[in-house]
Amino acid sequence: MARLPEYLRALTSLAEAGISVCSSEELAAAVNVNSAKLRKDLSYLGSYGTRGVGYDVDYLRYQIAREIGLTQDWPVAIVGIGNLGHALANYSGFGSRGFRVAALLDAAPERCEESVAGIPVRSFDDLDAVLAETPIAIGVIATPAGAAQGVADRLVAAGITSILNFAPTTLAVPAGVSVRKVDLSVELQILAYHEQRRAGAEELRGAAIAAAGEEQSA
Amino acid sequence: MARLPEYLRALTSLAEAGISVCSSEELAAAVNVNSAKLRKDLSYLGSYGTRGVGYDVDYLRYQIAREIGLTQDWPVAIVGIGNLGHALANYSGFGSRGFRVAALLDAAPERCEESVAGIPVRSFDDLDAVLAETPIAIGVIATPAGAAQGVADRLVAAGITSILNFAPTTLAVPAGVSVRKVDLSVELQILAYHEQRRAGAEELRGAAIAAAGEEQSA
DNA sequence: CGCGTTTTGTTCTCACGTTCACAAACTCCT
DNA sequence: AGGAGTTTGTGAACGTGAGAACAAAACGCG
Ligand SMILES: NC(=O)c1ccc[n+]([C@@H]2O[C@H](COP(=O)([O-])OP(=O)(O)OC[C@H]3O[C@@H](n4cnc5c(N)ncnc54)[C@H](O)[C@@H]3O)[C@@H](O)[C@H]2O)c1
Ligand SMILES: NC(=O)c1ccc[n+]([C@@H]2O[C@H](COP(=O)([O-])OP(=O)(O)OC[C@H]3O[C@@H](n4cnc5c(N)ncnc54)[C@H](O)[C@@H]3O)[C@@H](O)[C@H]2O)c1
Repeated sequence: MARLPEYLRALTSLAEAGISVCSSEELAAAVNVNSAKLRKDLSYLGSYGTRGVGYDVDYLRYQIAREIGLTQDWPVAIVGIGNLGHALANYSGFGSRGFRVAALLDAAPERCEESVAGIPVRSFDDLDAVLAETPIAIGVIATPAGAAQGVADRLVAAGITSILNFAPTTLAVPAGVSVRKVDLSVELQILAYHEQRRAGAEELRGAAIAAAGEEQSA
Repeated sequence: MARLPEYLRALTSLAEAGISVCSSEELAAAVNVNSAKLRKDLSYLGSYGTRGVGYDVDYLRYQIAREIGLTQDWPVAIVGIGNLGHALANYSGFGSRGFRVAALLDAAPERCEESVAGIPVRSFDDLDAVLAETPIAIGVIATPAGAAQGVADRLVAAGITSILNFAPTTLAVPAGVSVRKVDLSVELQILAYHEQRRAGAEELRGAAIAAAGEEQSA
């Protein structure tokens, strides 16, 4: 389920606030979901609550982390060290959640001379060599859209089985490879859509009020 | 619907490739969805196809853009010009899709002296003044998680009605305000989950094969 | 020890989104 | 003009996920 990471983060917040036990209602409120849905999600992992009391925050945190697979460290490779790639490489939120930037790759030779956040940028042609040094299962694509499919193909060929794609393209990958995409402009367009509908509704209200006014005056 | 932007992008690709007419099957293949679903989505906007022929790429493109609200320009304000904020401000993909970075805001005074991509960084305290100069409906939050809720509250108070949140927190906003969130670590955790399940399945297969071997040898 | 209170785990129902399947409509060819 | 072939638009079945409601279990207290 895609909600488990949200629960996990909310639980971490609670733990940091010194709270050791919480009810499904409280946790559900923190993630903006229905409490019944939350309980159903958690019961899917097993019975980790005590009736009449609630859930032990630390225990539940561990159980969710185990379910997701965060008890181990996941090395990640970032491909395309441009604007976005730099920001990702510098991002400290990775490490604190069980992910480790294990390699930075770029096709441009001049990029390969620098280091970002203490990690050297290597040539994308050395992909196989890099993966031979450290086994990496997750690849992040931060290249221009035109290069994304080619990069994905090579990552898959090199044995990567999970891809996080920031380029605005839908990637085609063989079965058995997971792809998630993060698309800024799609999100903005969805916001624009709602924004426009709000504006349209306002106009309609305005027109209705105007019409009512006319009616009254007639 | 959240799929319209995907269709739009696929159509733009087709148009750039010089294709002027396409069938629902082709377009559906380009976005990895069922063709019936695509047709139903499109029929929701109206009957913009010709039976036996397909859809006119440019015409459909315009209709979807109109439905989403991309016939107008959407000014966007970015709050928090750190690692991520810089990358966003430098991102050219905004403008080409109907969005314009209209303002950059940050709380740190030293940030406010620089310009990013030709746009001056202003103090977050000047929010109201900035919005008075240009009306902005969409705000992007790229501040640390701890500051996100406070920033969101002030954005809403200043009249922003759509928020794109990059900080790993769930924001509480009044009804009538849209929030979308982009969370890197959630995406990575979902990938890790699938990755782990794959590893688990392999182990199970291995165990089954071992068990079968034992059985045979017994 | 029993009763009331609280909160989980689960069952049931319902609504939504997805998919199949087919009729209507359009083009092209004869 | 008519028929063959294609492709849209949509009605109906299907499956999945969400929410409400309730029974089972734990705790506290008299
Ligand atoms: N910058 C942002 O804020 C932002 C936001 C959303 C989406 N994106 C998307 O992320 C991607 C990267 O954006 P960016 O602003 O960092 O672009 P960029 O041009 O700054 O960086 C792209 C990098 O990829 C490298 N590259 C190009 N082809 C490559 C290949 N075949 N193999 C390996 N590396 C290759 C380039 O050398 C460059 O360093 C784009 O697809 C963009 O649409 C960026
Ligand atoms: N860098 C990444 O690649 C990345 C990826 C995913 C998510 N994020 C998230 O995006 C957010 C920003 O990340 P970052 O790496 O750019 O952090 P950063 O520390 O580099 O930048 C944060 C910026 O926000 C400003 N700021 C702090 N409090 C503020 C306030 N109250 N009002 C206005 N501005 C304020 C700071 O001055 C700073 O410039 C974080 O929440 C992070 O978790 C970052």
